[in-house]
Amino acid sequence: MKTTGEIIRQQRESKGLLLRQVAAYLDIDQAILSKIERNERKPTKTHIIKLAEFLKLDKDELIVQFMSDKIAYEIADEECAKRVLRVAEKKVNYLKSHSTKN
Amino acid sequence: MKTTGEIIRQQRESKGLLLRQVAAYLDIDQAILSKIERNERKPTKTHIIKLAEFLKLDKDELIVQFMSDKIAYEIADEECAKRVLRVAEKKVNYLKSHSTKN
DNA sequence: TGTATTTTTGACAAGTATTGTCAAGTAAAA
DNA sequence: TTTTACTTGACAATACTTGTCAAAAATACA
Repeated sequence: MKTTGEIIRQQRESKGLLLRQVAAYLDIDQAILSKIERNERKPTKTHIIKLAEFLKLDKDELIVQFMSDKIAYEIADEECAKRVLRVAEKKVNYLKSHSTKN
Repeated sequence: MKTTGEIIRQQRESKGLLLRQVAAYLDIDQAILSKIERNERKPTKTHIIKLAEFLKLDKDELIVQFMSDKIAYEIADEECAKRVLRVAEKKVNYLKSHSTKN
């Protein structure tokens, strides 16, 4: 399983781009991007969206990677992690079907 | 579907306890507990554990409620919420099977 | 009623975590 | 070896969280 950081780094390198160049587009110091690529820091959603744009990665796919990372990290040490996910899914369904938008 | 706040409030009232009394046990201002019961503030994990103790609620069940609330809230407005949960589950499995503990 | 008790509300303070910069270090390429 | 790219860690700025407090609103009850 590839990590979010690995996906980003591979794509950046395959395009022959430097940290500096991508970081400039994100408007952050390259140190942060370096850490994101090595999974030492978590990107923000804004980072993810801009990275998808700039590196021509599928935006939804990258968001799924990023959010599932966050969630997995949150619950990984819970005994009842799987049950948490099941119940969360029910709640998401409920919220979606009762939301005012759409 | 009952919310975490509703579960807590119903149990507190069924025991004839006041906000003040439960809040004292949690060592917080009753204002916070009032807000937790109305889902206006999120409890911390410590709150949840102490609430389960004091109100004689099943601890794991309450933790599942609490964590699934957090996750559902995080991803509810995502188009790809379900996919996030699927991928998160894979990652949790991976993390669990590769963790150094156990 | 009206008085006491409980709960709710919102402004604010304190504490914590996140997000970022910077500068010096290391590694690799030319 | 000098330049260029990347990494590291200390620390600053910012934004969230968690909490207090006091006053207002709701409820209970004499």
